[in-house]
Amino acid sequence: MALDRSLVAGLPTFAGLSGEDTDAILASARSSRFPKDTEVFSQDEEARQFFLLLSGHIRVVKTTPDGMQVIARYINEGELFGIAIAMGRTTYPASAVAAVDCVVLSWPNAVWQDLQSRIPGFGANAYQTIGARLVETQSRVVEMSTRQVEQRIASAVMRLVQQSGRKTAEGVEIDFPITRQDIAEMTGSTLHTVSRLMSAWEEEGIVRSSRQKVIVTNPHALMLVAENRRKN
Amino acid sequence: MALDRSLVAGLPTFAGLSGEDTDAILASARSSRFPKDTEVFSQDEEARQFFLLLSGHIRVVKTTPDGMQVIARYINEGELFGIAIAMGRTTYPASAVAAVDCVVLSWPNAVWQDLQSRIPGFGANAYQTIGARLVETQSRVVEMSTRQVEQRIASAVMRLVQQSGRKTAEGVEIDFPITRQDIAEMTGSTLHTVSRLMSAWEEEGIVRSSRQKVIVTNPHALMLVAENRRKN
DNA sequence: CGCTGTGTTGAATGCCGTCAACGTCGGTGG
DNA sequence: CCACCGACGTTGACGGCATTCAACACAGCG
Repeated sequence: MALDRSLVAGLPTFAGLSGEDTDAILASARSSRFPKDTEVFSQDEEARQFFLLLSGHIRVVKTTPDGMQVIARYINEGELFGIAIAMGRTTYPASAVAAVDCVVLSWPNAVWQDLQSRIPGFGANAYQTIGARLVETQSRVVEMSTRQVEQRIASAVMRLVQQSGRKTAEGVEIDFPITRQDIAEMTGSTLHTVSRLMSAWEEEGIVRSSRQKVIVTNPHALMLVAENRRKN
Repeated sequence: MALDRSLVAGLPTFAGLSGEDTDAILASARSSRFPKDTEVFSQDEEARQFFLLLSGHIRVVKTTPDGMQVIARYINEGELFGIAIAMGRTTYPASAVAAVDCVVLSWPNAVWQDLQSRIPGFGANAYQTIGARLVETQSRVVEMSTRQVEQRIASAVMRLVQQSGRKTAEGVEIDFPITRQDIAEMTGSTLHTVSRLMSAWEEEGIVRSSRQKVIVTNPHALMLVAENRRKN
């Protein structure tokens, strides 16, 4: 059964493509569902396909030889991921885990060359994605080198609400389940420190949080924390 | 005066290209000298060209708004750098400073499309370079999240001697001047901590160092330090 | 021959990780 | 339905690693 082009209408990856081009791309794609907490692909596994997230949220995780985990990033709807092929790699450098139930398009690597040459915007978009992630990862290194834990955690939460926020009555909520441990793994910290700081922020009325849920009620104040310019 | 193709013979970027292709690439290139401590390009400057390092060593540095510096990487001979164009960026995300006297090839961004389409291997090489740097930067994040300072500094020194080492009578020497401050800025540490640890390593016979010079006399032992498996 | 950049080392401070104990929520199975 | 259990979260106490502060040494250079 052919995939309908309305699935991907409005996604930046497909912006400016004709209907026929879009159909051509979709013709070689496969759509799959990944229930919450299942792996789309696994670290060090041979890369045979690349992916586009249609709906849901995906957590990209690196595991060290001694079992520690670091969250490299979260993938949002409409983003390419697992594009090892575009980096000339033969294995995935990290694992991808569905943070919620997800719908994913996938293509076999074999069609990469074809898509890229036949649809000019497609390759460009992929390379721009990689470039953006490099820049973003570099600034994470800068942040870890120069800012202390509270500022890093505040920045991470700010980034999450900006990229994956959902407006609610009380503020902006991160719209997938996220634990203290997850935030610790994004910031090079521990769940204890995250818990302590978020409790303090709750005292100050900056956030409201409960089990696997974070709502930022005062983004401006959180921004000040991230910049280490809080008054008290 | 045309550039001679012998300049770039043997560089991976030009591997597998015919003599004519190589000449075509060189026809639009310009060669420049950058004395030690001069900037090839500057952070946030509009990106008008991309570069290839013919000889020397280049330090890529990011500066934060409050003036702190982080060394993103060192560029070695034969590597592309400043390839903002390949990432769809319009500014350079960092500054590039000659660590020693350097010779650099540069191309105006305008020829990028042409080079890429006319010489298939060229674009692929650039994208692979970016992919490799993304993977490398990711593992730096993992390292900063999971290892402590001594291990990070040991890893950084190991990487420097592997990528830019020169064999000497006493061991492998990093073949450009590097200060304690530089190593601190590569590892998210301070010159004090670096100095203390390197003094300790010198006691143990792992390294020999003097002003802006580092020689690793016992790489195996340094590797053990990096992995936190030292005996004593 | 003083000045600046680099390197060393001691002492004190403090951030944040580690250890420990307990509380709470939600799902599950008897 | 309710008791149990595992995952998640909170909080206090403690300690250690690494930064910060300070002082000095040394080299190269104008």
